[in-house]
Amino acid sequence: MSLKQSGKADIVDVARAAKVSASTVSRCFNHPELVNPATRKKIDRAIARLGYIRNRAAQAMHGKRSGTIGLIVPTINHAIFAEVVQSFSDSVEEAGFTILMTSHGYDLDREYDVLRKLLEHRVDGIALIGLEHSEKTYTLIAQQDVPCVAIWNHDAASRVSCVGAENFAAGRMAAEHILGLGHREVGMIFPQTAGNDRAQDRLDGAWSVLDEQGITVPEAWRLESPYSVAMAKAAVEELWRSGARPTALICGNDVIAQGAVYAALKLGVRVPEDLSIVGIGNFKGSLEMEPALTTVHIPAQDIGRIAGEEIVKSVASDAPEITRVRCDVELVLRATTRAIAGR
Amino acid sequence: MSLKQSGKADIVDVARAAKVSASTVSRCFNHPELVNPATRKKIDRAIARLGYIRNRAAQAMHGKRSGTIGLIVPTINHAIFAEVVQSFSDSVEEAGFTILMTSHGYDLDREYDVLRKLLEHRVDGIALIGLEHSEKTYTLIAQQDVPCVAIWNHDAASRVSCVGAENFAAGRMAAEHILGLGHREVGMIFPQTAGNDRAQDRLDGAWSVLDEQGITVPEAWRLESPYSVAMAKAAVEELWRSGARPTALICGNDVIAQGAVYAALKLGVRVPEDLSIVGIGNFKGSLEMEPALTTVHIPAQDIGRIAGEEIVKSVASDAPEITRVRCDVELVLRATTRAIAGR
DNA sequence: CGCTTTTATGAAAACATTTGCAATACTATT
DNA sequence: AATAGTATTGCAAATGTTTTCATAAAAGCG
Repeated sequence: MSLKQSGKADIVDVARAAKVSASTVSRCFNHPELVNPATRKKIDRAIARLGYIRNRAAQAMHGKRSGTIGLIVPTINHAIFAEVVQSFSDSVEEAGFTILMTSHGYDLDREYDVLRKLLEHRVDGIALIGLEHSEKTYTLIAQQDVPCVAIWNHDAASRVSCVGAENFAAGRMAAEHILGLGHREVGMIFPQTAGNDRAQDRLDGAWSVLDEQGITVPEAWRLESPYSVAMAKAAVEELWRSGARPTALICGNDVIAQGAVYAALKLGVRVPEDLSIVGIGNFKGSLEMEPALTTVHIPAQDIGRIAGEEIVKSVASDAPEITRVRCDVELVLRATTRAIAGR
Repeated sequence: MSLKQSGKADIVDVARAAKVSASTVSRCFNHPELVNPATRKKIDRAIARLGYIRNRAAQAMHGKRSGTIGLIVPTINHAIFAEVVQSFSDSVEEAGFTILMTSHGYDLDREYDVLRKLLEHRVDGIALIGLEHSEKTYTLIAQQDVPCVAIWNHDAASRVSCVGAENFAAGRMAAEHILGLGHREVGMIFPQTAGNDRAQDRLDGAWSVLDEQGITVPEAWRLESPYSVAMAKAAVEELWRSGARPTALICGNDVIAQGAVYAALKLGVRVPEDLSIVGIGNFKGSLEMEPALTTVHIPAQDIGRIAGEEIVKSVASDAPEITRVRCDVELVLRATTRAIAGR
């Protein structure tokens, strides 16, 4: 009769069933080398029989690790985040952690709220995307001093550890490539930059090159488009119909660039003969599309994996320090750009 | 100094700082209407001053909800899962839950392991993808009787609640469309079906139509391709080079279909004039690509959202019962299919 | 002004586990 | 056989919170 309802067994039920004390059962999980193999076998049998599953919540109360890493992303519904999230997740799971994930839809106030929630769950570490966060967010992280890594951006002066690429350099690289091909009439399509330092940095990088070479871009050729193939496609079509005829388009990311390519296909504009298009990101699909997209490669998988390793390292260490890892970007020449005619 | 190190405050520190008892502070969080507004204000100030963050682990020990929902996916690195995960996540966060997410890479044994881990964290509910799971997995869920919802597939005889489309119907729909256009020489490209009931059901659905109409597909025209545009593209190229000349291709999902379209573009095969291609899924990007992909729409967003609502409902109820929601699939006619010439 | 309700608070038990310490039982050594 | 280790186990305290119950203060009422 001491057998409780299934699915409700706790450690003392197991202890009773195995005729040992609760301490021994606990030790059996946490320091198996301290318990007699014979006893261990008895306990294992009892555990299996009762279907006992230990309670991490109760463990976490003892100042032990909770075994979770909090991950805060703007959204997972973007190819690029999915990729980085997956490799980050694999990386921390490897070390036995589970991911507690939330998203905030590019709202920095909501980011603060979800961070608090993650801390309520006593995550052992926090990973977030980018380095632009509200002051409250940074303060909270510092005050709770929970290990933290920012994924996606690199900045030598970051307030927390970071693993990422220099988006500024990526922006420069895209612009340099286009100008190097002789283009002077260039359009730009970038996502909204508020609350998105990745996009902002890329844009700044591109501008810096344009400025250096004395290229000006008419106001009407600076497009803003959300992260959506359809919207970018529409934006470019609109631009064309307005009579604009740039010879090249610098796109803030590959999704936008894909939209631009499709718009050109639809408008009968030949890529790259009439219009060169360069993206940033090198997303899955950019290689396979026809024509294959020229883009600046950002090593999302490496970034996710390394970020995972870093956070695990910080969690394990008792005096974690800020580390910064820079992953290099690289221009990938494919079929959507070419030197301007007559050059 | 009774002021502890920052970031370490617990409920009794707050109580001390506010000159009340711990019980009152606790009540302040859980039943604010029971505490005097003036006291509440004092407590709020103390909380802010000490940077106190409540400990869900300790709450969870009281048989209270942990406030987390476990989500087990094969991988997030696929457009389609990213979409469903995002809407599921939004949906449960709306109700105040946080997602504890793990992936298993299509390995059903690993799925069981991560399920156990999720249960150790005392998730309030479990969501998993598809209805094909190991016996151990089903047993564990039943034994622990934790609310559970299977996302993505619908089956009237499912052992757990489910929200999804009938993949069998989707497969039939794709095949019916192709045969309805007069095609008799058809190839099929599907992902591996082991451990992937979604793909298996679609394939079975397509076969059932083919069989009914007495169409046979040569062994060499039944391709298997992973979920990758590049691999599918290569597979179709290979098929073509081997001399095969089907007039239509039924693809197990849109990613494969995209690969097929790109392969055709590359090979100079005109779509849809020489080759009709139909996908399943209607992923983001399928509409915008040129030519736009004809496909069977599976409402991923609705599925994710509804699944979220269902799991929240089950968690709230104390006698949850199995519910099954079927989301209808729908053929979306676009530009990659047409009636066979001479018809 | 005494009596009954109502409102606000605190004390202590409970939750499921870990761990330091002490006790017991073996084993090896002389 | 006595001694000193060593291996194994149990007891009890501790962890941070919620909740039940009890108490005190305030308010309503005739």
